[in-house]
Amino acid sequence: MKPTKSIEDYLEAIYILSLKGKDIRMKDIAQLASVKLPSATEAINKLIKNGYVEHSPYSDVTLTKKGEKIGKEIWNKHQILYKFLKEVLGISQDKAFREACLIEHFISDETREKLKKFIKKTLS
Amino acid sequence: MKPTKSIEDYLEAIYILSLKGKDIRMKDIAQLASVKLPSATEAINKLIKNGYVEHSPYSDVTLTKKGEKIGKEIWNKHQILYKFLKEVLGISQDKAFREACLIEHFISDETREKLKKFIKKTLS
DNA sequence: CCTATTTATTAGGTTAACCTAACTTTTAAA
DNA sequence: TTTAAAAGTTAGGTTAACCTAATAAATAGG
Repeated sequence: MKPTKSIEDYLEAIYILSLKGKDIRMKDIAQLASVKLPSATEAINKLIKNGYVEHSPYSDVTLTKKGEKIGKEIWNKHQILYKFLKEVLGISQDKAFREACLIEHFISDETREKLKKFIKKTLS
Repeated sequence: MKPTKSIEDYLEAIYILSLKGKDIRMKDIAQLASVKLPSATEAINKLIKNGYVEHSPYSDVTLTKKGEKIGKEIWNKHQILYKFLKEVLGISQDKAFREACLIEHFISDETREKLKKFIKKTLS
């Protein structure tokens, strides 16, 4: 079954943090997801139950293969949408980023691919 | 404050029904919103409380000016997104419709306008 | 090495949006 | 014109995602 928007958001946040190479702590996740620590704890427990992350209390969080795949996919959709909004339509950086954050959960893989090719063609 | 995605969906559904000119009943709304009748009742009560619709029990539902404005806006965003997905990217009719339904809640008025102009230019 | 601060968890509560079951009102057919 | 079916409402329950307050564990500075 498809993960919820919220689960996708957490996986994306953790994925972005993982790209920086440092240990990922609950506070980092809470901060990036703009929620309080208890909400992050609760969310991470759900992610664990679904096999998306590994975590022991008071320790760092790591993505499983399954979790990484989703985090990466969402981040990829985000980036493509961002580029389209900013460079093709001319939306400001900030606004393009914020809208990409919202739309990223709702475009199919097919749309992502077609949009990607379209951007490439249009900007060349 | 911005209406929720759910409220926007109901207003859009009611707006679409209103275009057909017939009386709008709870069952029509429930059907178009893909919810059961009690959910529609509850939703309509919230819409009334927020001044989006008028309704007396066991009677038909009408949009206020305020409600119509939002329903129309969302439907307009839907149509522009649909056209972009279908005619510019080449997504199938069904899929384009379904994705437009999801994305419509998240694009700004600015994005809608720029997308509209872009489609016009691209398809000419 | 101990204690103050930071980080994390647990407990308990809220809200939005849905549901089923039971009941009421309206409509329409015999 | 009565009654069965359809439409709508009310009552009560569930789930997801958040919150605050209280508590516990880990870490770092004196």
